[in-house]
Amino acid sequence: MAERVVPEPHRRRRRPTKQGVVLSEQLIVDTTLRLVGSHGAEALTVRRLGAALGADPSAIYRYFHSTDDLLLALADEFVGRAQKGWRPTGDWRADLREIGLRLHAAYQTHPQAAILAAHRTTGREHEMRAVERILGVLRGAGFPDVEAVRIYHAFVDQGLAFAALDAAALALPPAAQAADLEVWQARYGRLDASTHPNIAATAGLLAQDMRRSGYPFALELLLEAAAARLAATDGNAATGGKTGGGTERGR
Amino acid sequence: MAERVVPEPHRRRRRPTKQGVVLSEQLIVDTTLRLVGSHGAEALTVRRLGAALGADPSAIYRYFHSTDDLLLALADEFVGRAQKGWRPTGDWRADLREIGLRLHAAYQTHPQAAILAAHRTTGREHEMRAVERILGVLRGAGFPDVEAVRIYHAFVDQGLAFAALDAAALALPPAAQAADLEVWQARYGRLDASTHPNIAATAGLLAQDMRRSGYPFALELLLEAAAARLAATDGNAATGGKTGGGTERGR
DNA sequence: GTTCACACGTCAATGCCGTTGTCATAAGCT
DNA sequence: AGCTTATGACAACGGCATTGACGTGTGAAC
Repeated sequence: MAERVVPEPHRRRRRPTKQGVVLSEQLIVDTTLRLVGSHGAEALTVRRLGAALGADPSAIYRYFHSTDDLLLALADEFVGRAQKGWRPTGDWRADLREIGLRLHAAYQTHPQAAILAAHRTTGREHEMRAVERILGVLRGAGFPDVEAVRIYHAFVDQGLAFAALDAAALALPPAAQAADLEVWQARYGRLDASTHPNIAATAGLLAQDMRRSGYPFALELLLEAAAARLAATDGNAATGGKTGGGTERGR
Repeated sequence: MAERVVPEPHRRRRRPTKQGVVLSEQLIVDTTLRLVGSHGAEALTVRRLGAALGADPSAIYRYFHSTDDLLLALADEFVGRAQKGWRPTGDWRADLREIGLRLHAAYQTHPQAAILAAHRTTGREHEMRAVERILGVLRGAGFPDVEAVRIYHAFVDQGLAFAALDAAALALPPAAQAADLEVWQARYGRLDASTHPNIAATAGLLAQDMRRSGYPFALELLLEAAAARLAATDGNAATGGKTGGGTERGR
């Protein structure tokens, strides 16, 4: 099998399908996102995608080597979209919070793709840009390089890890999703106080809190700890110290 | 279909399979872990599991309602293993750190299974015990209930999210695993300082730091922030305040 | 010791899935 | 106008989870 997939820039013959649709990489990507958005994560199959496109399922393999390849193409968008329109404000804590929430949110828009993509290092353009910016915010805030790198690592991995976690919850079949929530309401809510006093005392709070993502609060804790560390450092070196980063500051 | 699955404690007739194996919930769980451990996550299918057990694939449905149900059992097995031998010391911060690291470590022992299981709420025995204990540590430390629940949520989700993230990295084929690390060494290490000044300035540190899991440090930040919040609360109410939880304390 | 209900392993079938080899046809070049 | 070949369609393969029906041997009852 020579090579099934012809790279998009080299395509010349745009032959319509029986149903009159002219395929393209972009059309397939867009249709996939629409399909997943409107019919849920479980609708993402080659066969259904073919139907949604108005083409034979196998035609998709003229554009992507596999479904995983297609998934990566989708995922590549997310990091870029998360950054679109973002500008640093000069307030490092607000900036990091914004980046973290945007990144998380971008992945949540397409949970099925997010699960498979959130834990890969791409080394591609959008990712490099994000790394540069986050490091810039941290170094610009006055964190020493060693500390900036450690916090960068914790910050990014925590964001991606929660993105995958919450995406997985969203991607569950509705039945399992409901069952997961029901566990907190029904099972934990009825535990005996004599065997599980702490759960019994907080069951109501638990059931309520577990319905939301834990990420915003976890992010807040990370930022608080970072701020405390920064204050401890600056306390010795006064303010206005090293500001090696932040090249985009106030741009 | 009356009810296919008989709960483990009510089982009486232990009828061997054609190949002479006597099935049980525990045997299926153990075999699944062994199967996934030696043949990868993609080997986790009912058919292959049946073969590994020496039984017809459909026999598994006498013990678990679905593969998803089996997955929950796996998750609970990890949580149980993480807690084995754990005792609270009375130092809430050390206790939480220990629980977090144990939980993370337990999932890393079977990365392929952890990827699939880390995102689920099981509502099973070991999980309930862990929830009870963690809440006990937090409430025993003096956190008000609302705050205890929020921190519990952030703490657990952070641990599970990182468990899945790091498991995914470990589960990659060694070649891809090396390639992922190489990205930091080669690609990020050679970026131009004029376009990516912050990466260029910290490339060496980055390459070194990204080789380790970000979890221990992220956990430390979470604990630091929690401690700061506790101090702020206790500052008003002095010490020896409410100690509703911690039933296991000093046991 | 014999009987007997039924728990549980087995079989067969259903309807999905991703993927691929082959063919036919129309697009776009010469 | 003719040719090449890119690209869509078709059919088939093997694998998947799950289920209903079946029959066998277990373990309890007496």
